[in-house]
Amino acid sequence: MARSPSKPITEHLAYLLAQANREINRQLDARFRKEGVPVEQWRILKVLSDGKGHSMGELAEAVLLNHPTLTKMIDRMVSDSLVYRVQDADDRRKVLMFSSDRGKALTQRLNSLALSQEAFIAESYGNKATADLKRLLESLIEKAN
Amino acid sequence: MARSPSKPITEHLAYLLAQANREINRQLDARFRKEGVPVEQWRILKVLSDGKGHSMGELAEAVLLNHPTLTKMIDRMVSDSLVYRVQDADDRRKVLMFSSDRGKALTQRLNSLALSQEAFIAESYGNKATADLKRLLESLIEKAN
DNA sequence: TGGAAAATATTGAATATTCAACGATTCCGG
DNA sequence: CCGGAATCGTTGAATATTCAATATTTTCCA
Repeated sequence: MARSPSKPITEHLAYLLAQANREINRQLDARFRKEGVPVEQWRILKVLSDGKGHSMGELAEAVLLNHPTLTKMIDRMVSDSLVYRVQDADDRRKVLMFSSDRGKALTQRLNSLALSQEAFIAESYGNKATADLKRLLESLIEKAN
Repeated sequence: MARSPSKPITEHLAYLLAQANREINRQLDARFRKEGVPVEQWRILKVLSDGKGHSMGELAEAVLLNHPTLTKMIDRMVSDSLVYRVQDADDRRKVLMFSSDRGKALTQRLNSLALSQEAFIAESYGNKATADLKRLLESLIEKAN
């Protein structure tokens, strides 16, 4: 008896997520191209835009990067004068990250590029579908933790 | 007048997708750990499991990898005797990839690990939510292309 | 309080990915 | 049918990421 064919890769949730993620990221990257900034740096800048200092660990968690990768990306951003390090006085193991003025200005430009992308998506995809998708993703993430 | 705070990163579709993708992939990777195979190799093996030869370009598209990355991953898989190359007789620029017997056996073990993960997700997340999410992702991907 | 254990961030080596350039083959207009 | 342009896959160099090990500081408990 022949084995029944297994479910195609395109029907797996993990694959659909990877595919959607890749496509959306690619589009966002294309918009960020003219600023020469990868999506991860936008996330970092955005988290830092509250003006409060954020530790490396906190940042790594928030921007979905592991510690060594973040350290090296921050090194580059420091070279570009987008962010700076301050040792935490209360816990000297920690380093607090802050956005520079240059970083803040860049953040605003990136934010508007990102918003325009979201608008573009919502337009072709529909507001309801977008909202539903976001809600489902939030709930999946919550369940997965 | 103070600038109104911009939308937090956690409310962006691109971020939610990245977060969900990372989490699901991490879980899948954990299950694949004992076979020592990254998720990408499972995708490759799965696509090749139809027994037909697939060109590198076709594969790269299907498994969401760009050409040079795929070439090098295939090199490793050839070393591990999971797949093999055959030059396409009809178009000698092309290389057709096939899964070896060893590759096929591994594919089946990986498939069942993947299915068990899907079952696990559907259990805590709900069948309806899972189906809705898949449908929305498919539709997003379609619109994005 | 002393010192082992935990938490935090960085480093260096190993590994993987990406970008640009290349070689081989096929396609196609004239 | 010839020759330039396009397609396909690979390679090497540059870049980025990851893993394991390290240094520093703090926590905690015996």
